[in-house]
Amino acid sequence: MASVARITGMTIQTRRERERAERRRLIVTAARELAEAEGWDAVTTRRLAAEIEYSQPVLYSHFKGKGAIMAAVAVEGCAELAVEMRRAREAAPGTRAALAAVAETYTSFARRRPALYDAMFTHLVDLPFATPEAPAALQEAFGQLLAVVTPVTAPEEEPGLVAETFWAALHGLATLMRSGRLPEPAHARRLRLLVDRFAKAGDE
Amino acid sequence: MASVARITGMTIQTRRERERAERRRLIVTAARELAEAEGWDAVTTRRLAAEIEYSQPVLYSHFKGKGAIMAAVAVEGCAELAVEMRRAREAAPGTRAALAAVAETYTSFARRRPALYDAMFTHLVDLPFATPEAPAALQEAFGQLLAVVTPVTAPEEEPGLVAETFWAALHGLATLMRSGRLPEPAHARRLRLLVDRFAKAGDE
DNA sequence: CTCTCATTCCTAGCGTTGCTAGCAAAGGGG
DNA sequence: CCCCTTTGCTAGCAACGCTAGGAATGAGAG
Repeated sequence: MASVARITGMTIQTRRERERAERRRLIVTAARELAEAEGWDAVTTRRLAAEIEYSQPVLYSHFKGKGAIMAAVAVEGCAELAVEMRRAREAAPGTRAALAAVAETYTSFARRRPALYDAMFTHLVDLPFATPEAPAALQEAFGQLLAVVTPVTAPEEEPGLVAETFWAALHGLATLMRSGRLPEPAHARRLRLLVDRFAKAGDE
Repeated sequence: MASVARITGMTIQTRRERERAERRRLIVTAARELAEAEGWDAVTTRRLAAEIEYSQPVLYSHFKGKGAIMAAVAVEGCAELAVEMRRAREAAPGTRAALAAVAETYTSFARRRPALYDAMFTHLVDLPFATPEAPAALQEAFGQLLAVVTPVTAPEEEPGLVAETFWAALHGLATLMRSGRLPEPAHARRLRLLVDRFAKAGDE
């Protein structure tokens, strides 16, 4: 006769899989917190292993390597950025305001969560980007840029290209500023200037 | 009586200084060539020492560390980028053409010399950037952006900020494309789009 | 309850990195 | 000719990402 466990799916197998999933989350969360607190240089496999109170090889039974862990953190970051941008866009009163709000949200995110941002967009992590296989969170984030940019796209332009170009500009501002190559104080003015250039068909 | 060497300045001291300067150049050149050929990951201190046919510690008698060597290479790269951009700007027939030509030159440089570009603008090298102490080559490069952007600056805008923002956009395009986050084929159209957005006061 | 076997997880170590201490050799100055 | 400074080497340190191989754990069979 089939046991209750078998009926409800609470077999030993499922318990182990659940524990594995939990530990995987533990790794990703620890990596993220450590990175946000002390930067990615501090996220060594030894340090991370100590943080989760397991030995190093455990990491490699969950991820192919450090890069894969960073990629997992990056996906989390994408989801959060997408949420923040959506909120900013939907709260904005008009087309131009939405463009400005999303731009501000994006660069603010990069500044508030530098480690997260680096994992997502500057470090070399093997994440599929410009393909259908890209993570849903990433596509969602890009979707927000697309939504906010479509109203200011000229008839002869393609919204996708405008979104990509706008994204690139925001990314450039964020990274150059964070590496000290652009002076911080003028950031707001640069951002306003960029929005001006892209919101030529703004309704407000 | 003072020797000929003393009069002409060809003392032992100067010979040594000359030899030191030559070896410094040798290091920088070797680092650059190695980086351009196999990427910065291949530029280890051991490999570089073997390349110049000296031992590792010699490197540290010339530079504070690997970062300082990269910084030296970066300065070289700035000089070359500045030359290329100046040439493009001066050969362009009009304001808008100059803007487009410099933009094309910039992103083309980033694609043709990825290692050089990384040392200049993506890697963390301790180079003074937005200060008067910035290397002359760097200021010259930025000057080209400034020159090409000034004619399309609105009266209420500051050319410096426009140049910085335009630079950031180009940088974003270059880095996101090179890391596979933006699809390459559409690059020309994105560049054209960006130039459109910045050349609103173009004379042609 | 006990034996068996598969899975889990740790200790130990490999090869590499940037960087440095300390000694040997070279070479100009008295 | 000898001293002594300068130069550049050998050897090694601590830390990195990653992996092999064995010990311990725990589920299933008799």
